[in-house]
Amino acid sequence: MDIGHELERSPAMQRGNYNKRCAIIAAATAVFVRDGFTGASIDAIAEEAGVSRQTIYNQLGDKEKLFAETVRAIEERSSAVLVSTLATFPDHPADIAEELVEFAVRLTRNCICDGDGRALRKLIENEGSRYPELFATWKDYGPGKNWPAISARFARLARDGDIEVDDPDLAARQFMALIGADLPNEPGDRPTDEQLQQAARNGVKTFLRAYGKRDGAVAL
Amino acid sequence: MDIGHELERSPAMQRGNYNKRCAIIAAATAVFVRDGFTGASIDAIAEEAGVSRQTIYNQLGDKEKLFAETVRAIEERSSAVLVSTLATFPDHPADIAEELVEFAVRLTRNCICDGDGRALRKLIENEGSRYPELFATWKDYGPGKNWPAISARFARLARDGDIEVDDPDLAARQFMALIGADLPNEPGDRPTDEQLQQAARNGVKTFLRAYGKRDGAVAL
DNA sequence: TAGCTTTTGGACACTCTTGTCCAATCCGTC
DNA sequence: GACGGATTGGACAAGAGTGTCCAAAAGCTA
Repeated sequence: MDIGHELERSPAMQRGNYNKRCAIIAAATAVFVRDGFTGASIDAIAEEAGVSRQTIYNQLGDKEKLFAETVRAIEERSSAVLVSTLATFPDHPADIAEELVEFAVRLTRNCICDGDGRALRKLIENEGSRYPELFATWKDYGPGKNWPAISARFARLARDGDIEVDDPDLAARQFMALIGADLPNEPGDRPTDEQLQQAARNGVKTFLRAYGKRDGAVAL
Repeated sequence: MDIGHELERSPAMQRGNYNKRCAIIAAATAVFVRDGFTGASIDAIAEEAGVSRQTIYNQLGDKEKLFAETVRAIEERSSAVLVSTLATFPDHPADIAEELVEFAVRLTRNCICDGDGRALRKLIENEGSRYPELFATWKDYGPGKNWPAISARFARLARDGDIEVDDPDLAARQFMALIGADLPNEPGDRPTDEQLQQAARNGVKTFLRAYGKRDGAVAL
């Protein structure tokens, strides 16, 4: 994740600062996710980052500022990955079942079961009520910006006659629910690729049984 | 919730103890859900319960014991409500669509969107990794005991020809996912009855489009 | 009323955490 | 090598939380 070059001139990240800052925020992510905001101690984060405690205060200031910065970093990455994954939606599918399955696998692997996705959900779930502004930001830049996008994709598929959908918004929510329904969510370890494949296959199969063209059987 | 009479002889709950104990656990539930285990202070719980801090230590002992007792109480109630709700599954439906919708409304209202359900999910999500034994207990007595039950119901519907299902277990998971997909989950306030109805209707409609008998249209 | 148990509130020791200060040290640049 | 900013580790005060102890008060039972 070497995106330092575009931001080189930002005052806060000159020279070696940036590396330490990244290490701090990565460590903070891990510790905040593990222990929650209240339970996370600056000392634990400093140790995890291999950095002095004072350096954290120098670079990030408050514990609250550190938390906000951490969440902002995760949201930024998550949002970018989500946008680029949505761009791979099969707009003109030759084999709609197979291509929707592959899209679902990308979605679950890159956006839902990945480290950032899991961390973000956990942080919002745990601390969202204490810091509603973080929740608001993610709703705006994350799903808020992208729900319409995915709904529009389904609307286009419906217009082109690939599926039969009256309410694309509802169909999008149900698509997400279905491809997540069969996902093993043991806390800790990520699903294997086979599990992702199987879950996506099961979800898309049911989705197409409900919304696929009535004349075509779903071959999965 | 006056179930004190059956347990009158239990040593820990004689006379007035039981009322205070209930007040303590109710307050602990609220504070643990609001602030998390680490963030919740015994003083806050004592104040919320209208009880001296010492009384909490007298009756429950440790903070960890208080937490375990709290979770146990929620799990007990949730499990009971879940079992009694599952018993209302439409085994021999005259109008399968309408009866599945009403069942879904009962399930979401009594087990998923109610206070105990939300509290339990939040506590498990927040503290489950720190106290895996609580997670294990709930998996055994809660969903673990009841997933097979609901799967069996769908299997029976399939056997009787009301729906077309190959994998009842998968169908049960997808049913749950679909009736939850359209549920507004703003943190804080519960969905209205109209929202529950609408969400259940949308979920069941799609479920039956996928799994309903091929000859009959879904009238919802 | 007398006796027993529970509750209460306050004081206490102890630990942990936050955030600050500061001198010593490191590191890249000139 | 000298300079200057960043980093380090340690000490520090202030605050909060836990769990204990205890004497006074309250509540129930007989």
